[in-house]
Amino acid sequence: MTTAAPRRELLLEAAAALFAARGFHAVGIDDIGAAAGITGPGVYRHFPSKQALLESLCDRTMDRMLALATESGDLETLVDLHVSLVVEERALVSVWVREERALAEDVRRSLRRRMRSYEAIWREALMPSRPDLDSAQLALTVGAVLAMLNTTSLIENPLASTGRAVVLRRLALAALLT
Amino acid sequence: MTTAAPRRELLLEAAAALFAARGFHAVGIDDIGAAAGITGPGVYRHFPSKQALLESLCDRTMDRMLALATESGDLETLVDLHVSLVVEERALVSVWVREERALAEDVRRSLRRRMRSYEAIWREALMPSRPDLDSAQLALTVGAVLAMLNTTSLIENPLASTGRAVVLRRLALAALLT
DNA sequence: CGGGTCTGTGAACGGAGGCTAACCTGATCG
DNA sequence: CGATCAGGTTAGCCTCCGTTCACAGACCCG
Repeated sequence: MTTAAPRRELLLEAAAALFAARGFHAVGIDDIGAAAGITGPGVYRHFPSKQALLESLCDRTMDRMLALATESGDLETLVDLHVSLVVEERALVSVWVREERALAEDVRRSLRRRMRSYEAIWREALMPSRPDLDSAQLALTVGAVLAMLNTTSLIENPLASTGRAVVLRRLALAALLT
Repeated sequence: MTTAAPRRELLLEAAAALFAARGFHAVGIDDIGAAAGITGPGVYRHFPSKQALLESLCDRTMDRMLALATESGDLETLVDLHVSLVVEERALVSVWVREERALAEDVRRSLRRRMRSYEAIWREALMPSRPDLDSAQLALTVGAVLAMLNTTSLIENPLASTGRAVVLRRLALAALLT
């Protein structure tokens, strides 16, 4: 297990867990290094800065989301894939949701742009089912439902993964289609 | 206009706006003071620390939420009141949602406790309509819907307040009752 | 063996920013 | 009219933390 996990990967995992648990600003470089088995300054052999670590994590999350979206087309699949991402990668998603503002302006813009294109895919998938909504209403609906799913990554709940997924799927579809 | 707004109040408003726009850590004491018409250190005549400012804001938001909840009992009223809070006090809500982690541990615990009691009111109001859900599912449902409404405070959208409120109300009720 | 690179270490630097110190001023009041 | 106090100001301290530096072993390759 964890065979030959390259240090860079260990660092990303450690950072994700720590940022998710305590928040970007509350985590020191030394903490991240220690959690990956090295000292603080050693981190700079793999990443140019603490921010770069965060960027890497957010980028990754966004990559995965976009990959899901292009992977399949109809609304239900979209919901299912997003739900499973949110349920299975809670740390990653919660970091991205909460620490976006700690990013540099240009990185943020790029992330937002990609997020908008992701939402556009959702809107297009939803449009045929909701001819009653104008474009602004459609946008708010999609935005709110995605926000709900994403934010759920930081809710404590006794339900196991599959239980969570079932509830979230139902909530999302109800909100989108009713 | 803004007649005799006491400095303390000005500071709270300024802090809310700044924290909402840039985030707690990215805002300096000098910024807050300047936005309220004084210099940085002057802030300490009114608040013991920068954190205290944040605590005050979060406390206030929570007070208002609990006031709403006790004000009326059935689910639809609960939704309406929460939606109107979220739509009208976007800055306050978004600060509370995003900067909770910057608070000291004890304050956070107290806030969470009050939040749980707020959610309990929602669960009780929802329960009769949803005999199909067990208590964990009920909790997740309420948590997710509230998260959706709260997080919406930071979504940009062309819709005006009333338009937003209408959409959000519909989304929330659909998710809760379907 | 002798150089070169990769990855890690301990020590130290430097800038930012929250907060304190010392001083000032105008109102209020006995 | 002094005295007190509330509420400002400027200057500066002090701590924290991200980052850099100089060096050391491990491994590789001729």
